[in-house]
Formats: sequence, C-alpha cells, structure tokens
Amino acid sequence: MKNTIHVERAIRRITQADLAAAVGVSRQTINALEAAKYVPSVVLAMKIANYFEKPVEAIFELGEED
Amino acid sequence: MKNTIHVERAIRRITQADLAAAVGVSRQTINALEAAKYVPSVVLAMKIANYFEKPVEAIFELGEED
DNA sequence: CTTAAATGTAAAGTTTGTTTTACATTTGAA
DNA sequence: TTCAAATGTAAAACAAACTTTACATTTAAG
Repeated sequence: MKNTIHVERAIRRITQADLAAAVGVSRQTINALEAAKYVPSVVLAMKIANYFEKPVEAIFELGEED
Repeated sequence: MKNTIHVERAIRRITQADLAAAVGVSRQTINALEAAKYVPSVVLAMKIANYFEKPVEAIFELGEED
C-alpha cells in the first residue's frame, strides 16, 4: 500500500495538522500514513480522497505486499 | 459507510466464500461487511473493487455516521 | 542567527478489523 | 420433500488502526 498524501499536501501547501483536522484524525495518524506505517480504513481513505477531490485510486495504490 | 457488495455479488452470481477466497479474507469477513457490521481497510476495499472491476466509490459510500 | 512552526518518532493504551471454530437457518436443485 | 450448499450469527482470540502525550529534529521566516 502506497499513497501520495505527501505530494497532494505539498501541492496545496497544507500542513499535516490541517489535513488531520479536516478529515477528523490526529496529526500522528496523517504522519504515520505518509510514512506508510499502516493502512487506513476505507472511511479515512475516502475522506482524504474527498478532501483532495480525487478518486481513492488516485491517492492509494495496492502494492505487492497486499 | 454503506456498500453494494451484496448487489455486485448477486449480479455475478458469486458466493460469499468465492469472493472471500478471491480477495483473501474469511467468509465471515465478507458476510459482516455485507451486514455493514464494520468498515474494511482500504486494501480490502480496493481488492473488492478491483474484483468487481469498479472504482472504490462505486461500491463504498460514506454515510452521515462517518 | 534565532525562534516558531512543522515534522518525525515513540510508547502505552483503546478501539475496531479480521480469523477461527462452531452451529443454526435458509435456499435451491434433484 | 430431501439434502447439500449458502448464509447468518456468535464468541474468543489476535492483529492492526488510531489516540494521547511527550519530546527531539528540521525547516522557514524574521
């Protein structure tokens, strides 16, 4: 599981804390997601995708591990 | 969080056990998902969406609760 | 250079996803 | 109607998501 949260965030010049607040999780959760430390729930993934106005698949990608 | 797994499965006349095997989870997990007993990980959601050859958003929908 | 904001990280704890086993009920085909 | 396959459900156990607190490091603006 890979994701482009870091990139999307950089494009919009948004802070981890801002995104966290926008989607209703802690800043550490966003930080851990960017570091690919774990896989989010679909709900969180969809909230993040919605926030960036992109489909889930544009931000999250299945890897070999999965 | 709502989903149309039951419908997609009915269309393809696929069994819960078949889908479970195809995406690598237990049959009970599929059953519980159809009953909306819990929210899957994005990985599982994407595997299911891939299996049905549809985008995640076509199968999973955020609800008020989320 | 200094300082504040942003980021990385870590440990402990809570909650929730997922598995396993097991059994009861429904459904559909013979 | 009968029997097997499919589904519903439930409890215990385990794994993984997510929170909170707390601190160290990096980055950027003044």
